[in-house]
Amino acid sequence: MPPKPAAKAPIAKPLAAKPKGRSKAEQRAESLEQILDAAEYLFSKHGLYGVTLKDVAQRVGVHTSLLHYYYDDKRALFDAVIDRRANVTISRRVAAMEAYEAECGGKPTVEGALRAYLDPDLELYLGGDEGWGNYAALGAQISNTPEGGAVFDEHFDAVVLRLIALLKKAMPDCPDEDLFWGYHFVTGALMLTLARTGRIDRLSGGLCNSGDLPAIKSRMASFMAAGFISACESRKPSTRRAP
Amino acid sequence: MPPKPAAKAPIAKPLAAKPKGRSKAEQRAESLEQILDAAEYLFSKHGLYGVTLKDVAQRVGVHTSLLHYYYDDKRALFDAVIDRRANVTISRRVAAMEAYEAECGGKPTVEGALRAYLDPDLELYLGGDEGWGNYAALGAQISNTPEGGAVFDEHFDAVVLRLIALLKKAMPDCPDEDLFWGYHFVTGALMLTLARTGRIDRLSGGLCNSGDLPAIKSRMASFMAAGFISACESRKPSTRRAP
DNA sequence: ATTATCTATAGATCTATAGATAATGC
DNA sequence: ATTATCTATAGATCTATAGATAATGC
Repeated sequence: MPPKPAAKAPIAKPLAAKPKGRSKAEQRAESLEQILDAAEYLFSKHGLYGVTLKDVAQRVGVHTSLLHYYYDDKRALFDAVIDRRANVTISRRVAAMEAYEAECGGKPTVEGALRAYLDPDLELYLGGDEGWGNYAALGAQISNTPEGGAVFDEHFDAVVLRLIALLKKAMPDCPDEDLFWGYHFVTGALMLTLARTGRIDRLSGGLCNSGDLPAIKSRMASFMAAGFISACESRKPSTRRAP
Repeated sequence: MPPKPAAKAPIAKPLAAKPKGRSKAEQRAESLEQILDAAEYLFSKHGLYGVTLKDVAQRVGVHTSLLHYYYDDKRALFDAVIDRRANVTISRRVAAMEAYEAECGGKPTVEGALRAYLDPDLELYLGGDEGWGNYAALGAQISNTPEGGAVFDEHFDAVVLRLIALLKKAMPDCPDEDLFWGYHFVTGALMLTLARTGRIDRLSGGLCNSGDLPAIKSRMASFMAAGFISACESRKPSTRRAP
């Protein structure tokens, strides 16, 4: 491949003139943050294998070997990118679900449970912070990947199981399989949302916008709640029509 | 990265002993097919950048330069992998939607429209053909990728717009935005399904299975139809509750 | 004295091309 | 004569390491 593929090129402005007057701890923290930001951006665009350490170093404006000083190898850098923000989003969601569970007086609704799970996350990405946006897009990309599933398992299992428990409380008669499949549909939709590929923009002729998280936030929980409820009801006798 | 990352390693048995007695046309066709199969498999596991031409060549049991004989470069090979099967799935879906439109007597239902769109595709992947499975997983991976959106646009736009039109006929009062967002949710769920990452298996403790396409086929269209209908109804006056 | 950063470089790997060889086709 | 496949190799790029240099910390 003689000229580097264009898609891979968006190198960039070194983020800032090297700050000289900082303490070492500050400097370290700042370097790490810049490295993680650059890596997060690039990984979100091209994935683990589509990014080279040199790309990251160039974007930060440092030498490649500095990355090896902080991280053993590329994979460790990648994992650090994931880890950095995972706990933030997880604890926001857990907090929201706990709050909802407390306030619903033992009678959660499906939509309420889904909102507690989805909204804190969507709000995070809706804030317009570029880093969070890149993180979300990276997560979305990983989630549809064979290796990606496992990456998420360690981090997100607990939150998801909490959601499932809440949904079960809202629909005690619903078979567990249907809860899990419903969750599966929700996640798929959420991940495509976070990927913000711009496809829906082109498809709808500009009517909808990939980045319009508020539009999604206002629709998703109720859309999915209706799905859950219908799935649950169709399991009751004599409701099911032939397909 | 001294030892090649394990994930990248599943090279393989050369697919078949080189067949000697074939005509040139047959040999060409067979080589192309083997190359595309191998590339499809590997791309579906590691993505465009995670696969090297040598990996593909080794899997087929030929020399790397043969790939250059057939394809200009790696990207061309990748595109060929996508193209090979795209029209098959597209025309199946178009046919199913046309048939449904004819048989519904001008009164399509939301679920019926979704089934016409989803089922032919799910049946294709549900058949157990390894190649189709890999193709689906590759598509799923691409769909959540920045470059991926565009790859799909050229191929799938027409089918999707046809589905939207059918849905509009089923719900004439539904605002277009909601149709497009609903489609967006459906696709997200479908793509995660086709990715078959095994995440739902681990999450549900084995209760659900990533590869259990029939389970999804029986649930997805009705689940999503309920979502569409609820979204549409909540747009009518005085139905909407506060979130 | 410790830590952050850079220079230089080895070794591996990758893409792509040029040109040879071995089949089939006529 | 044409086409499929292989050998050999150039040139680029990538990861990772060793060791030098330049700051801050005490």
